Amino acid sequence: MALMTGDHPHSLRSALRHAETLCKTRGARFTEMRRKVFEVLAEAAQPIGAYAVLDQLNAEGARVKPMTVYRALDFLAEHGLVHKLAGRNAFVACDHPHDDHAALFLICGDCGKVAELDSTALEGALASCAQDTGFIPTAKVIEVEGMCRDCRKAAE
Amino acid sequence: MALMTGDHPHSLRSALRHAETLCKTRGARFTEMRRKVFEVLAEAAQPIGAYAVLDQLNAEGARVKPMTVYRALDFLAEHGLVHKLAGRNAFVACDHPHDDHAALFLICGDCGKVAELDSTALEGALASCAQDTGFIPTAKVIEVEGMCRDCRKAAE
DNA sequence: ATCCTTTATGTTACAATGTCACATGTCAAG
DNA sequence: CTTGACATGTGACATTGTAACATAAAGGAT
Repeated sequence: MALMTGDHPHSLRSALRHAETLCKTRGARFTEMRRKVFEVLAEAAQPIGAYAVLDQLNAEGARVKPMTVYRALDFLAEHGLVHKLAGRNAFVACDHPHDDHAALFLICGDCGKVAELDSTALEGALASCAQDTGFIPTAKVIEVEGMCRDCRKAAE
Repeated sequence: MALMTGDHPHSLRSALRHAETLCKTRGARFTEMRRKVFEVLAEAAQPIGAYAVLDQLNAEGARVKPMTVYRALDFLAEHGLVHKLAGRNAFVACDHPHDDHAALFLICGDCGKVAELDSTALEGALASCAQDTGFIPTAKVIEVEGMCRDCRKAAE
């Protein structure tokens, strides 16, 4: 588990470092805009939508437009620095490399918090399904909706 | 594998029968509108979006509005008669019951076709991940993007 | 340094997707 | 036949995402 959401300044700095070095080794440019967008996501307590990122940026006087944010998000997603949660039209920052293994997101419908897991068992099951059908997976992001432990306890 | 997409009239009829009886046993109403929406999906060769369903319905002179379609889709999804593919804002019909096991969709980014699998191994891995974290899954729809066998061969 | 190519961002206008709130209709139990 | 619950109609609107073209900034070659 290497979830960014809700983490503290220290891990923000380390996430930024990680992002920078990763981009450098790939010859990709970790520009100011991309850094800002990544920061907003990394500081968020939950997955947030593109327009929420936009609002955060513009809260400080900027006049950023949607396209700009989407471009930054696309870039970050391509490099595995953020994940897109299709089920919520939202994004989460992630500071550990998913070189080639699947990420599993447990999304709480109550509180909106998201836990990110890596499961080799899941990865294996998925790979075998794919192999059976000659399918070559690219983006392996698994999203499961449900209720987290805290909300379940609170609901009792 | 019990994918509806691309299937023929026979399976459309059987799917409709299945939907009817399922609704009856649950005391839910399989209304005209819901049946039409379900038919459009069941006849489609691929997952299609809500507005595509809308256009199909209106092509025959109707004046259906988005809300109506979304309501029907919500109903059908609640009862497991269709699945929502969040990654594509699209829906697919499904004629077999997922009483309580996860559905895996392999979505080809090239041709747009979707294969639906059931994997007990995947289900098990998922359940164990969830249990570890005290998470109770509700909607267990797993979507994986990639390239299908046919497109892979064609690309060689 | 200067030009030049590539890449990134700004900007406008729009397309596509999804929802609210309230009116109306329909079905079935009592 | 009335009533209450459920389903649909309707218009306006909110949210999310993109196309197309202009400008700017970074990095290499000469």
